[in-house]
Amino acid sequence: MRTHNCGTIRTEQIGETITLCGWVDRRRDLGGVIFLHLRDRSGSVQVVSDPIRTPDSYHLAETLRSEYVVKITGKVYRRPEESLNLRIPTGEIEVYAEQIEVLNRVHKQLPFQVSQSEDESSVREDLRLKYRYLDLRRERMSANLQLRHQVIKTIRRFLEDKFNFIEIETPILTRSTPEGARDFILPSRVNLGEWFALPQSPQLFKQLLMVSGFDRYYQIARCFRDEDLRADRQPEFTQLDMEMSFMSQEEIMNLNEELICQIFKEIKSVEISLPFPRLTYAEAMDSYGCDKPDTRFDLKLVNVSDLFKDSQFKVFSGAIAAGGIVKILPIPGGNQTVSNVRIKPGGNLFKEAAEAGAKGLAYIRVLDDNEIETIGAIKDSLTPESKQQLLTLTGAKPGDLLLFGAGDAAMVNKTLDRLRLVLGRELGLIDDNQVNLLWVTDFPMFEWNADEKRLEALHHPFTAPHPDDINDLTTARAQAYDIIYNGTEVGGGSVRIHQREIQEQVFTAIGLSAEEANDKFGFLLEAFDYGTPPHGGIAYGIDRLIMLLAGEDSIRDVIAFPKTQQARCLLTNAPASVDAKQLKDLEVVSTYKPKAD
RNA sequence: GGGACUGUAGCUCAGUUGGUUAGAGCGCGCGCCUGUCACGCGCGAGGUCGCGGGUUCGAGUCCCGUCAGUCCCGCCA
Repeated sequence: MRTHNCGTIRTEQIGETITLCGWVDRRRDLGGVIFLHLRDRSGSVQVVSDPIRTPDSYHLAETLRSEYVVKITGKVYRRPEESLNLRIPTGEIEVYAEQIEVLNRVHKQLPFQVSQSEDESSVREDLRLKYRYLDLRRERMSANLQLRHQVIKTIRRFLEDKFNFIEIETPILTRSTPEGARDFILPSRVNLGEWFALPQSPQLFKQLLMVSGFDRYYQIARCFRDEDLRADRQPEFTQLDMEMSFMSQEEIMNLNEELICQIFKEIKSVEISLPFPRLTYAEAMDSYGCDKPDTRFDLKLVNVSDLFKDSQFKVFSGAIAAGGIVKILPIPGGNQTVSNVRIKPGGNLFKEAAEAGAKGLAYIRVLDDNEIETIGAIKDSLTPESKQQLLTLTGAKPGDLLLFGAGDAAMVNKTLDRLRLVLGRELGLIDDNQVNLLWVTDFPMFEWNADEKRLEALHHPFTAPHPDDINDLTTARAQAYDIIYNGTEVGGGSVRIHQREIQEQVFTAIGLSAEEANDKFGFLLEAFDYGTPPHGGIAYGIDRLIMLLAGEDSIRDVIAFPKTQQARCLLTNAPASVDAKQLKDLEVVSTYKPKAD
């Protein structure tokens, strides 16, 4: 039907007669000459019609409206010198419309303008989602989905051509996994009373593929978790899932660094130097208070517990006595940039701290001549020596502000991490153009779940412990690694357990009885008996990665048909009720009672 | 499960301490206009103010409830 795509026409096509198909992006009828912008997913191009040069098309051109689907045949001309538009890629040429064929019309008023003006005001997202097929015609969304395709294409080429990976599909209908997120479950008609679950990840299948000898596997895998939604969380999402046999943690990380480099090179034309910086989990928590630090800016936390363990100031010494810590977030120049109002109750920084669980937000302002300004109780508790030590430890200079966190370590870290990010953003310390990638390694195997009074796998229970820590699993480090891009976790993986005894010990550690372990993971344990190679892998949140590459704030903007925060599809109105017969066939009865009016 | 914000014309928004007939820009329709590119100019149509209830002489505005959307907390191995 067509010979070219609209957005690709350049001066090279001048003189050619071409046929284009697409949508009328805009029509400008000047009375005697009509300009159209014809759009397809490649972009748009200007089409001209007037009664003298293109008499056959002129009258039809007058009837065209926005979003009509048309086929246009005509010759490509260079635009007159005074009409060049160098702001668009096709701005040096235009097409004289010798023939126009209307392939389809718009019969109703559009719910919103598809064509975007430069100072585009944003259309409500619920409307965009209801008419997603129109929203996706728009340049921004179209570009995002095309970027998504480019990223996935780059991944496929790299893994397949350079490292001999093969893609294998794993089941969508599988069994419910006990740990982790809530599963989506589906009744089985053939096996009445029994239920499938949608996979939260292909984890177990990819490990079994290693047992099968597919030593380099990957999959662009859809995953499902029935949890509440966020800007960066959807109930179904896409993972780049990889697993490799006969590779050490170091080798896996190296390969993945190359992969990420390739993506940034192809997509952003950015060369990233190798290797990526690495932080251990302990270092990350110590210096940044979180396991996915944004290291684009240099603010670091300082642990001052030793200095205050015998302090007269009971808030600090008491916290330490109770097994907690005292840490400081130093803000260079903070005396100028951060007012007391914001730190004190009612201020936004205080609120931020309180939301993280802090009882208060102590601070010290460093003045000239090593004088300090703070509340009396802290000032009185500091000897000249301890004051000097404090300044030395934190590297504080006159004009700097020191913000304190005191209490149990988790809360202190959470508090100061939040303050660090808020202030980093507000004080303009973050260069948005910077690409900052790093690994966080050596995560602990387990963390204590106080509610259930048991250890929980921090990563997942198939993660191998560090060989040096094998004698006490409860405090062991894991051979796990996360990849952090500008403060967001975009991928995480581990070397896996490939020996039955160790897997059984880990199940025991997280409180699974031998019976439960056998019931739920017996097939994996048994597979380990039949010659399982050492293996490991990683999974990337593809939606998140692409969101960041696209500069978007929500993964909905890089997913063609996302759900709303209430987990609904506004386009299809899913989820919806089903026929009584469908339920009867499944022997399923809903006990749900809608709230009475 | 909890907190915050939003909902007025097809779209994006304004709407004062509650007070006459609810406005603007864009879009849409009609007319004029031969080099525009967010074309311009003129005329016009278009509103259950999310929905329900309450207070009031009077509610877009105040109160209660409810629905929808967004952000966050919990949750997300």
